[in-house]
Order: sequence, then structure tokens, then C-alpha cells
Amino acid sequence: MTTGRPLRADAQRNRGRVLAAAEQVFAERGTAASIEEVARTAGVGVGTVFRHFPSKEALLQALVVQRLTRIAADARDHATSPDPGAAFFDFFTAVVHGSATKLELVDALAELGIEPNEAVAPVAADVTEALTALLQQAQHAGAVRRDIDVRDVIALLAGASQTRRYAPDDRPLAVILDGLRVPIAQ
Amino acid sequence: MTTGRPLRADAQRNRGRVLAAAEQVFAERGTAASIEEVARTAGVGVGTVFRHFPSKEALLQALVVQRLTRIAADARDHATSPDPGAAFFDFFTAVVHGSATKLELVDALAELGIEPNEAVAPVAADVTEALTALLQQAQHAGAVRRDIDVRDVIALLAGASQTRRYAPDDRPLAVILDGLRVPIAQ
DNA sequence: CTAGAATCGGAATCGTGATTCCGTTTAGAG
DNA sequence: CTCTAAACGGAATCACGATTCCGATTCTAG
Repeated sequence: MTTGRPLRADAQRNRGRVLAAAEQVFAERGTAASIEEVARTAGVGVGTVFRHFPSKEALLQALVVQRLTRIAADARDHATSPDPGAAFFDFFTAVVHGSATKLELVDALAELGIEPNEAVAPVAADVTEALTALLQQAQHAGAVRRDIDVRDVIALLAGASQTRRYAPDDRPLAVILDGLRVPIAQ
Repeated sequence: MTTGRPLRADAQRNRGRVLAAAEQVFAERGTAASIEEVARTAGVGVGTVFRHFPSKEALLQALVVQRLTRIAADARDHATSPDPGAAFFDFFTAVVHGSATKLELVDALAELGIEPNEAVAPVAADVTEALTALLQQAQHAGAVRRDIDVRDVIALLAGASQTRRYAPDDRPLAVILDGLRVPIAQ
């Protein structure tokens, strides 16, 4: 990462606006939305978008990194809970709810297990690490099945997110969470 | 549907080739793959593709219809099994396995719950009907939780399919199936 | 076998959207 | 306040891919 000198104040602000606009636009119209629309939403010119992100792909990647960074932080946050079982399920639910209208998160999560990318790989590893800790705690607490591993959880996070395209409610999610639970004696 | 006179023999054959090529290409490269690539794979000219399918969207739609038609038939087929519980889970697994490398099925299934489309609506309704029957049998047999409805199953089919992008194995699928099962007394 | 219709192939056309360029406008150091 | 580098806006450029068109080819009725 080319960490040059600090950005000029206005540049810093515009960068943030572009990122926010991109998140919104791509979530609403899908990643096929044009850069021009992102620029318009951000209230800047297309040139500005490209000065901050050399290509559309770079912009998408920045969004993925941002999303994954938040997820990792969220996982760490939940890991401090006194109730590891509830913390795990809360985290899982929060991530699924966090996947915007469209499949943004799905794409974001895709990076976790697919195509080792220069920029996202480190963040992906970070998410995996935080998630592993959270999962193990929940397993030790007897709340989650022992035969589940991080990869399963990641795949299921993506799957559960996908689910919301069809049913805006949490019913399918509940089924998946039940599948992860240690069965309760009847 | 404009059922004109029967197609000339070669036209019929080319239509099939295009459909097969499209299924393969879109599965491998995603729906963003170009029509030219589909044409090349099918061994025909782009003009031929467009004569059979007036637009790329129409081609995609034809694929969806084809896929859904197969799924409906598969559901009906499983509904005749003497073991409704096993039949339901077998069907579910088969559909998930059937979603090619990429998210083709996901898009196909998307049509089931989203955007009531002129051409796919009837097939979607057909799938829903067949699936409802299969589900109810499994529930009556005590194999699937009573509080699950078809919409949940459809959403979970899509979710489970998504899952395979991250883990090529059936572990995440197994978790989802467990979530659907009626818990066994310990 | 033959004419005519149905198809075909693929070059040319069109539109859209990513990316580049450069004259104009600021932030901020001195 | 003044000057210069850093940023900006957005028109112009480029590339790519969908769709159109039409002369060449291939079925199949008779």
C-alpha cells in the first residue's frame, strides 16, 4: 500500500463520500451500476472517483475490505461477551442482517474463500482468525456443535445472507442457526 | 408463446446447441459472459443465437425455465417414493448439487420469489406446487419440522446452493438439512 | 433434382460505461 | 494575502458487447 503523505482535507472528505455512495448505490442497483451514478450520488465528478480508486474493481475491492474489517471488529467485540453461545448467534445474525438489500455481502464474503487477492487476503485472514476464536468459545460453552469448523461457518454466513433475497424475514436464518446448535435433549 | 410451425431440422438442432452452450458458459464465466462466447462454444454465429433468442435476457430466461422445469419434474419424481422423508432430503441435496459451478441456479431460483415474470411465472408456480406436496409428505412422515413452509424451503435451497461457492463439500448443506429435521430425542 | 423459404454466419452498427485528460478551482504553507 | 501543488469536474476517448442486417447456404416440399 502506497502510504503517501496525508490527503488534503477536501480529498479526505470526498474519498469518504465516494465510498459511502458506492456502498449505497451498489447495494441498491447491484455491482453493475455505473461509476457515473456513484459519482452523482456522492456529489462529485467521475474524475474524482477515479483519482481515489484507479478502477471500478479497486473501488469494489475497497468496499469489500471495509465490510470485512467491520465484520472482524464485530466478531472480536462479541468474543468478549460473558455468554459465548449467545454471542456467536448474535454475531451470525448481525452479519446476515448487515448484508444490504442486494448481494453485496455475498460478494464480500466470496473473497474470504475464493481468489486469494493481494488487498483482501490480509483482512480475510483477520476475519477468519476472529471468527475462529468466537466459534471455539461457543463450542466450549456447549452451544455449537463440535464438528463445525470456521469454513463451515463462513459458507453458512454466505448462504444465510443469500436466503434473504427470497424471504426478507429471519425464518430461514433460524433454521440454519438450529442446524448449528447442539441438539437439546427432548 | 408463439408456437409457429415446427422448426427446420437444423434449426432445432442449433437451438439445442445454443442452449447447452449457454448453460455451460454462463455456469463457468457467470452471466456476464458474452453472447459471442456462447455462439463460439455452440459452434454457430451470433446471428443464430439471436434468431433463436431475441435478446440475451431471453436466453437467460430460457435457461431458467429449463432449470426450473427439471426441478419440478425431479420433485414430482421424488414424491412417489415410499420414504417421504428420505425423498425430501434427497431432492434437496440433488437440487443443490445441480447448481453448477457458479451461481446459475441461484439466479434461477431467484425468479421463484422475485419479479413475477411473464415467462417464468407459470414454471415457478409449478415448482412451488410440486415442492409443496413433497414437503407436506415429509412433514406428515415426521421427518421435517412442521413449522417450515415452502417459502422457507425455497430460500434455503438458494442459500444452500450459495454455500458451495465457499465449500465444495456437503458439510454446510448437512447443517441446513439438520436444521430442517425434526429433532431426535436424545 | 430444383425452386423458394428458412437458416446461417459474421461484419457493421449502436449504445453504454470505464478510463483518460486537461483547463479550472481550492487548500494551506509561508 | 499570495502562490503552488493538490484536487476537482466533466467532456472526450476507447473498448467491449448486444443487436441488426443482408448476402451466402442449406433444408425440404413437390
